[in-house]
Amino acid sequence: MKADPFNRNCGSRQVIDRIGDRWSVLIVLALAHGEQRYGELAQRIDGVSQKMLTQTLRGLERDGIVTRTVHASVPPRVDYALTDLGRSLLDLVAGMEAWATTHLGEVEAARARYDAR
Amino acid sequence: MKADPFNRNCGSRQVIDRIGDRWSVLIVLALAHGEQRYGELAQRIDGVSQKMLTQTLRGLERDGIVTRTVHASVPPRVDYALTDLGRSLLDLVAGMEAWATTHLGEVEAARARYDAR
DNA sequence: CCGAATCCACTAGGATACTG
DNA sequence: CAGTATCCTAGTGGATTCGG
Repeated sequence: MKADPFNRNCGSRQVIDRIGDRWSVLIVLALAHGEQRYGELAQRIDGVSQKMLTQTLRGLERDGIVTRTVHASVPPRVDYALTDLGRSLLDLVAGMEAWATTHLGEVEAARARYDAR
Repeated sequence: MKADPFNRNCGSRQVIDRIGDRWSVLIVLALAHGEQRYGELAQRIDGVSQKMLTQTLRGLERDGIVTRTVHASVPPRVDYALTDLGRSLLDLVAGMEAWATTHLGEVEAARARYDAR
């Protein structure tokens, strides 16, 4: 049976939700250049709450997109990194960022026109 | 000033939310091959409610990604189509669908492993 | 330092009924 | 046909507190 996101029962819908999710996108982008500590992610991704960061990281780990490595040290240290599957997502996520930044002006202009009617 | 999705106040975050949204992705995909009527979209996109379909279409129209054309006929007829901006999104959205469908198996396997621990 | 747990406001999103 | 209006529930997501 072929995967079909137009079918409501197809798991590909959940996958689209995950990879389109705001925090997922930013986390994958932040991990593009190598592993990062939890605190580094929290700092770099402005505005993310502890809860959403942890929750999203767990989801990404569950889906096999990131790895979580705990170093038994004091103070504790936890590193996150992309898996092979996660790296296969990089082009796509970078594409989303690129589209968003390059077309931001057009979108804002369109909104202004729409709201002015 | 350069657009930076890592900054919480940057509008590019909203743009990522829009283009990553489940219903937005499916609508843009459905419009890939030309304009469609409201009812055609509702039928093709399995599981979407009237509310979410209308709401998402309005958002896409506001952001300049789709056009809405009302034909003054009885019964009424409303066509939706991609704008140039919307078409510039096609590669990206098709990429999301492709990634989701081709890696669905890996994601599900990763989930099964994770949940079995 | 890296979270887990709890509380809470808010909204996303579905079901249903109605209208031009 | 293509919406709009209303109600309702489940979940999102922030703030705060606690723990290993």
